[in-house]
Amino acid sequence: MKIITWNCNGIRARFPLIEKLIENENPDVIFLQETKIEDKIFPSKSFFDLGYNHLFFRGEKSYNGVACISRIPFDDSGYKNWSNLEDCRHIYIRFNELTINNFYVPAGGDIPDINNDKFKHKVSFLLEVESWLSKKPTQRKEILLGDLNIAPLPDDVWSHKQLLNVVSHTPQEVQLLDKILISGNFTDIVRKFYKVPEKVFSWWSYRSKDWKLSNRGRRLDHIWTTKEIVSQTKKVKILKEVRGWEKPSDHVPIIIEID
DNA sequence: ATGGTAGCGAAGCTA
Repeated sequence: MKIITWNCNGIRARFPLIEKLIENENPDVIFLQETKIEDKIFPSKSFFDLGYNHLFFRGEKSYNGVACISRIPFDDSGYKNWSNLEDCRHIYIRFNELTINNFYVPAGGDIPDINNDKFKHKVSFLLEVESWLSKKPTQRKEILLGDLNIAPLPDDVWSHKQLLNVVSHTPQEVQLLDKILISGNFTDIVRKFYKVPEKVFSWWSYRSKDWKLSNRGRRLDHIWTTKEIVSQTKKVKILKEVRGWEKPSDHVPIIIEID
């Protein structure tokens, strides 16, 4: 089973690249974040035409939004609201005994201070996810993936020192993410395939003249699996080259193949 | 310290 996660930053603006990604990789399931589209105008037919007949999505006008695009029928689907907001940052899908959660964690604004409402939202969101995961049984087949908007390791950013006080890499956020990983009994499967101290990024800002040359990236996008799935994982690949495609997202897709 | 770019939707917010 080949699964892709991608913050596409606008499903309409990115549709040609989604088609190209499908053509190149032929995935079974695609999880998207930042679809930026209301449910009533979601391009379902376009995906049916590509052979993906099983869709589940939750979006709002202009912001946020997550989707699951699948060739394989799923047995259950749903979502949760976080921080008492209906801002479409989570869905889950279940294939038989395997549950997959697709998250779009709030970015957190520019100032890493609890008096900043956006940062406060990010922290409260993460605390709620942690509490939710801690109630799940330890042994289970589950994947958590998506844009978590945190680069936890020093080698997940271009400069650990220069980003220590930058939202996405502050010790406070990293601690919260670690807690969530442990509470959910997850493994950071991407780092099993891209070992420290290799620098690994999944996002490069639009605001640089040459993203590749300056290479000031961060690993904001993640795939976590429970222990039960670690040994079944055959391959993980970050599609860095997609950042260089025409009219790219600022994030790149990540692939996981499980047996 | 500042400003750089992109999507959505039609000005300004969010990232």
